[in-house]
Amino acid sequence: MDPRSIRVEKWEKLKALGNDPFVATSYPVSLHSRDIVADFEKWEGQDVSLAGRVVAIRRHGRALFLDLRDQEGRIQCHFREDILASAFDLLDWLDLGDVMGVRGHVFKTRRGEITVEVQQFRYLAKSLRDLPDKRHGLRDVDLRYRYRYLDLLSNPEVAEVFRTRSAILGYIRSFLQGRRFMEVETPVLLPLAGGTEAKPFQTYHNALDMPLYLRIAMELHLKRLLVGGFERVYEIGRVFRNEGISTRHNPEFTMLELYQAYTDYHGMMELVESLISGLVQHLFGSLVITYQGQSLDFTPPFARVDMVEKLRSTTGIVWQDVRTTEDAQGLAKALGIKVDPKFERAQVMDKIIGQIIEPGLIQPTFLWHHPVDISPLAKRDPRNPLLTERFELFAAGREVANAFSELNDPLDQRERFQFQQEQRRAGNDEVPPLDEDFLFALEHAMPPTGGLGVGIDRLVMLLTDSPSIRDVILFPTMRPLDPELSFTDVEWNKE
RNA sequence: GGGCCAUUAGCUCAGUUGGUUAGAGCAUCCGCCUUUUAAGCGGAGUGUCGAAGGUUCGAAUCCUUCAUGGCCCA
Repeated sequence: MDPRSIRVEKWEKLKALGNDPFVATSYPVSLHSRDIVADFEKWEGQDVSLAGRVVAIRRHGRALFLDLRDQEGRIQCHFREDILASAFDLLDWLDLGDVMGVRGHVFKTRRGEITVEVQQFRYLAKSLRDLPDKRHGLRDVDLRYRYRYLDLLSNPEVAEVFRTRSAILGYIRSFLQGRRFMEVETPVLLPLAGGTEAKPFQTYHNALDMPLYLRIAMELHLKRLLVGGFERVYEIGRVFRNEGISTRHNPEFTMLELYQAYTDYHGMMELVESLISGLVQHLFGSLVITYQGQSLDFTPPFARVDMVEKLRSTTGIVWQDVRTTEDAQGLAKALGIKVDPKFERAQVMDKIIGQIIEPGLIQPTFLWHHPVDISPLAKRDPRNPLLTERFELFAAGREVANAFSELNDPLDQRERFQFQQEQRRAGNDEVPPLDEDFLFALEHAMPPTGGLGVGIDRLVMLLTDSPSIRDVILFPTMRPLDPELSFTDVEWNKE
């Protein structure tokens, strides 16, 4: 008989004895295992009530030990036939993985283990499946992502990563609330996906009989709110980019975007420096952390590196001298960087910077003053209108944040969009169409504003020492195992 | 999209130059055991070797294609 049938049979036995695990609707839990372990003196001899999953069983004839795992810990429970009388026989139908509620008093065994001497217990749910190996946990990465609940159950360090993720989001929200930011939600489904350059996902709305796109950024809607008079807004939300999957890319990921009126990129620099250093201090009690063997020091102020100057000192390339796409492609070739031949000048230069400069920015560093042609939404630097008031924060060679003084000149913005449209017409499908509705909003005057975007997943990777973005996303995008579930027709849900 | 690698029992993994009946630990099943804890002792069964073809007297092992995943590159 297969293991599942054996367990179903045990369930039937429990039902026949009037102890169907699945009829329980609640259990009076008085505390968690962690509370008892943290303060044994307080709880010794006390009557406690706990619930959790059975993760180990040690049978001793007319007695039995089991380990009960609850949210943040585990505790041993002891069952004796002379205490439990006929109820002890119900343990014949106990399996690893069952959920159980126990009530009894706290004591320490001869070997010093804090234990609950169970007086009463109740089955609260029966597992019909074997749990992963109790020593090694679930190792197969494919299975870990597909059956994340098993990963969480059997690999405690995985659960810890997601607790840290939650703590990070909690800290960010409270930090921003402290600075009088207001949390808002803007649409995910849009007739036009803009605010950055990326291929969007397309879907279809039946009642409106029109295609809709999933957002690739929140920027253009949040700025509309600045026109509407909200001075400090932020959104933490999912964005979607129809691109490849890698250790640093998941098709859906979480961004923080915030906008603050009457400040500029210097204000954003102060804010992000304070936010991230405060967060690191809060999580680790120190400003120095280790990421994949590298020591990172988040003591402010972070280093500032001028992008154009850095490019010149590292490669000898003078940005202003690179005038044509041919020039740029030639430089990329000379540097041994493979670039899509369809890329035009600014994209090629962006790629060169991404390959040559960014990986070297290990310690937290602001790379700033990006050229205007790779920054279509950023305000020009008044001292040099070919550059912008923009910065990106890097750590461990990865982009953590991107910020700028927001362009609020509606005519300049229109020109930048129109410049982008030339690339779009030339076949670059990552460039969004011109957003006339956004320009209409800007023409009603948006105050001078500083804006900041933070990739939450990459930040969580840094702060949990995770090498892959899939390690910080509970259910990363996977191909379904059942081919019936993979749709090849993008219009599958169109009536 | 390209290169390399992985896929064997419910889980974690061995499996030699192709050789007879594919193994171990945990888990499971039966028996014993009232302070154990990787509990212990005695006994038992684990299986479409990722899928489909092919080479061969003989394939988990060699070849081809496919599937899923990982790492690196684009």
